[in-house]
Amino acid sequence: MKKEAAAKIGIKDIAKQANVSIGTVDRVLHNRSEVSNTTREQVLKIINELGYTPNLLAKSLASKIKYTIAVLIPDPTNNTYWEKPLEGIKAAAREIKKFNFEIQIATFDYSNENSFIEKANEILESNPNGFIFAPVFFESSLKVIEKCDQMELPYVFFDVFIENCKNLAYFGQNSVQSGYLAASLMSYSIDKGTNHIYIVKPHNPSAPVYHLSLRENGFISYFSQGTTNQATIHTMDVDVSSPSILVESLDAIFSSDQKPRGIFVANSRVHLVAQYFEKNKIGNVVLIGYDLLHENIEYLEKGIIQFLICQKPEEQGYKSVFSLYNHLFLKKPVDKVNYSPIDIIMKENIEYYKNFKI
Amino acid sequence: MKKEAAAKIGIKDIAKQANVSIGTVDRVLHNRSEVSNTTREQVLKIINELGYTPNLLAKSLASKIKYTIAVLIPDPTNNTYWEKPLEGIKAAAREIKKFNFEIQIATFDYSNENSFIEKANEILESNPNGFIFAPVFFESSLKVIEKCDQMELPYVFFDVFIENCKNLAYFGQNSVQSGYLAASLMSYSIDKGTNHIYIVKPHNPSAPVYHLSLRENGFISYFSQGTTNQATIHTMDVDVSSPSILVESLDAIFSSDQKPRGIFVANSRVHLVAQYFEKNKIGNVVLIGYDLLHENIEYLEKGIIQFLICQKPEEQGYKSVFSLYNHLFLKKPVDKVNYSPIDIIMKENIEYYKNFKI
DNA sequence: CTGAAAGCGCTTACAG
DNA sequence: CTGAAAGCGCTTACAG
Repeated sequence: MKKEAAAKIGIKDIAKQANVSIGTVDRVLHNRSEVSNTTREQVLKIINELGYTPNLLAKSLASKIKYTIAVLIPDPTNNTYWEKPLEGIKAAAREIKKFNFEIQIATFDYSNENSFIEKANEILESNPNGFIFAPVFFESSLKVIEKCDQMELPYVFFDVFIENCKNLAYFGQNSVQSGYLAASLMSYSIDKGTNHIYIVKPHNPSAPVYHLSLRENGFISYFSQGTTNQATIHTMDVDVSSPSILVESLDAIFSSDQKPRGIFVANSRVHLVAQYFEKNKIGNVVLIGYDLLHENIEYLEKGIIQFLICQKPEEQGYKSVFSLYNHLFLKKPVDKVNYSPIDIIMKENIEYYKNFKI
Repeated sequence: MKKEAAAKIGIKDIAKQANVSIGTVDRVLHNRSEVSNTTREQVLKIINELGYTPNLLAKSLASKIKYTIAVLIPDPTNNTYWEKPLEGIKAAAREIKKFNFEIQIATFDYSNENSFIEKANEILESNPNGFIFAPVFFESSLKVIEKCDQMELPYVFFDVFIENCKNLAYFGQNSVQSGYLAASLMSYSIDKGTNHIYIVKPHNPSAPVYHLSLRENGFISYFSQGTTNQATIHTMDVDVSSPSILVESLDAIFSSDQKPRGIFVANSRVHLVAQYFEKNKIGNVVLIGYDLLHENIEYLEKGIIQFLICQKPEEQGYKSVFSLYNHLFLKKPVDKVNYSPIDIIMKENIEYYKNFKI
């Protein structure tokens, strides 16, 4: 009953003890069936006794297996936010290249469901070993998912979560909770007494808005559960495909008798509102939004935006890739639901979040 | 002028093209000097043309070199905070074990400078390939550093930074800035008008307090630069080796006519103050402290602590190890100063910071 | 100064 | 069902 002389036992040692060749050891190690039951059991016993653990380097070096991971992500040229998960994905790719992993990245147009479908189909036809995507279009995603299940292709969601799927993992934010947190920050920032607070949901007409609503819900639920602040919450859906629409909407509320004390912008477009504030010299309105785009950082540092909620998108991308590496190569179990931390960024701590590093 | 047919060129290919043996290629690759200049240059030229990059798996597999990394960290049994960097260190150890890295961990007593010195000397005698430590005792650390320099042993600081050293890297927090941030949060949380705010610096008599003072300075500097809040800042140095001293100190200020509107505890002992609040049913005093000890989390969730400032200690440990891996094994340059993000944790986002995962 | 050979711990045909 | 051999891309003596 020795415990671990382990760590340096190889298939050769096992073969010797079991009086078989290393080929046979390999066969039982990989559950290939061309082994008689007696020898299989004998070998298995010795493997356990000796606490064998495979040398991954040798394994990878000897094996000619290549792993291809396909990634489908919204085109970052239309919204720079998507550069961030991509950055993490590429960083992970560099790290696991040595284990014969190759990452193939495809993009789609966030406001064009067909482009999503087409790209997804191309990917499935290419028969990758793993698939990472942002399932932003619900119905189309369901179809993709179905095909993945049929093909037994492991798939990972990031950014958006679809329930009741056999996805290997999900990496993203708890959107409702992030809205709830934003509301708490808002509550700290405004004085007691009656306040008007606006939720702005900026989006293109044809793009999905599911996220935005979840964040909105979280925000509203905070105030509806009786905090010390008496606040009236207003919601504004704004088409930001043309800039003038947002300006008009803001003009309207600022000239009304329900002037905002705070504005919560439910995505990374908060810089558009900040820009409006700057132009019109609006101070003393608390402004909270999402994500560390450089435009947002600028306004945060200027003091026009008070808080940015951030979800470490680079890390989401990075970890998505690694979940597949763990599954395919290390055969390690991976957690299915992985919420990113909901980071609170202010002028005083932005410095330490600017650069993504693993 | 082909660009990269790269990625799969090995020393064999180079040897063939250069009309030499792989042994010779290996010699120029490792700058061993037993090669004539002509062949060296010839081989070098081909290496560049072909864009050779070594296969790290094969390298590690063939090489019998072992790397030992020594770690010296305060004993976690006296202060559970230190479990956290340790966790990260161990996680990193598991990952790079396959590349022949072994991590040796030693601990010292935070309130006993001699134990630090002794352990450090033991480590230096064991002749590791890299050394990670928290240089909490300034003078003693300088001596250790000097020896490292002599031995040409690469060393990494974590938690505490000592300037003007040849340390390979540092991982820790910008303490001044974290105090500054805490002050900003305090400022958001208290109402305008005259307020009394207390800084509590809890420590054992014989332990170092450098950190605490930096955090204090940051906190004070925020308020001294004319914010909208008129606040009077008081500082309390408290010996927490016996619990009663803290209680007495708090009793004193709460029965004075300068009752606190907010308390900033400059380290992880904030739960001691929270405990006092709970016992004495003190509400409406803003309490801000440091670090995600489970005691602190408990009081945060109860709403007794409003904000915890956190510095990702697990990540600091993890990255310290990896900096040495990058340096020793990958021969990659590493950044010298690496500040952790200064995370703001509230009741609303604590959930996503509880578990350390890489 | 240089080459040929063995070996790191596995995988992968191939032969029986 | 099983074994012996070659090979993955390097490193490391050893011989000359």
